[in-house]
Amino acid sequence: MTAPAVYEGRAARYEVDVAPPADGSTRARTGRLTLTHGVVETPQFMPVGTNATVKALTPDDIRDTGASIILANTYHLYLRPGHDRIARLGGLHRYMDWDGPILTDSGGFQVVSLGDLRVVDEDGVTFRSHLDGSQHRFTPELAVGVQEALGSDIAVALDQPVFPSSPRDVVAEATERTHRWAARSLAAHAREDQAMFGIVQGGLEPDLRAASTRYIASLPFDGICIGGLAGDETPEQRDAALDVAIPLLADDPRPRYLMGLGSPADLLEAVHRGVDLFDSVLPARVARNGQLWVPGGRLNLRNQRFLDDAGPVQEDCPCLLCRRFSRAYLAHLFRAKELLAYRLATCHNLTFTLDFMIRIRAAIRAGTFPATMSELRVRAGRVSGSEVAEQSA
RNA sequence: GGGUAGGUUGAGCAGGUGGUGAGCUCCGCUGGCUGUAGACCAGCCGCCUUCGGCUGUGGGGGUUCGAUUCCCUCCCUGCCCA
Repeated sequence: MTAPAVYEGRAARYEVDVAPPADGSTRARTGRLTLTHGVVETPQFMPVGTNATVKALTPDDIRDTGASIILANTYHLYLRPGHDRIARLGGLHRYMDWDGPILTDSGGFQVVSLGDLRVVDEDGVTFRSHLDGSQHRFTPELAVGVQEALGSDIAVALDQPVFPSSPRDVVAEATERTHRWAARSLAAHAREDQAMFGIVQGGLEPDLRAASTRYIASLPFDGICIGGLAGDETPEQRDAALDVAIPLLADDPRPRYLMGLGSPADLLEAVHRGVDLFDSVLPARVARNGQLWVPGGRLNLRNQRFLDDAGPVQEDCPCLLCRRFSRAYLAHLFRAKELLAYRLATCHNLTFTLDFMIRIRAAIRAGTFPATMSELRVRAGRVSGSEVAEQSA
């Protein structure tokens, strides 16, 4: 049984309002994270807006999906348009006209995603820009400075993630470096109205994951990110890693954020294991590529059969797409590569995802959570495969 | 009517001047995507019994061991002239 927990930081307050049950049936909990620009109910999903935009959406669209906090990317905004420019223009919130909380990822993910375009050493990372090939050096201190200039609600320490499938020695080295960078990030961070999260690594190695959790939790971060997952691991391996890390945080009052997870089915399992925050490009990217999430599965609007389907994508969905347009129309827009398709589909998948989080929170608050998981699993559908939820429309 | 350029797998093309035409881009079909180098990527896209085989260069005929290629004829299309 976890004692009622409240964390009070300079720019973040986290209050657990429903703690996990004493019987150990789940580590799921609900909470309220108060940041400079607003309050975030947890468990919560953060849509990703890498380039200071959730692709295809206006800020009003984002709000309408139910999002309360979004993520932006330090590395991308440093490269373009430049963090100094954003600072001159009044900071990231004003720049993109989003007045809610923003978390900035540190650029650590680009260490993995940019592949051959980077070299890591003890002091930092040297990137070759994916935009023009120019060289840029990212250190923990620079990543902090850029995020302070952007003025996000939550800054994140620069880390060195590796693929979960990496050899143990690679994981160990990256994890230890991530720890040194975490301490440097904290030392560099000065902005009083900005919270700062640190990142746990450790891959799939239980002892490394545990050691990393203990170390990062020992530092005065405002939240604990669990990194290095949502990669090429199996769901079982991911669950195992969470089962190592999160029990070590049982008495820690700070929010836990699993970086990069985004399918409803995955979110559900991770909440069950005690995660409070998530982000992922998945719902938005998959939407742009024609896949719509509905209760029980997914619809691929590129499929021929939708061209004559007069019904809505999802019967009871309040999103911009489902309120006004048919599957047939959206299928046409995708075929014609019309820009409206991307907006409508993104509105829907984010609405579906955020509504799913509402249902999870409601179940936890109602005290029915572990029991209702099977029902929620059905709604989430499977992550992959070609199963499709058929709805009479 | 005369001249001229053409007719290649749904569309548009490449190639091929007597020695095995299934190559490209669209379109179409399907799958994938998890801290965004992603409105992207991958596979398929003539037929079959598919690690292989068959058919196919407008139709018909001819020459030849062998024809998309050379010859005859017909059909169709664009352009120019009348």
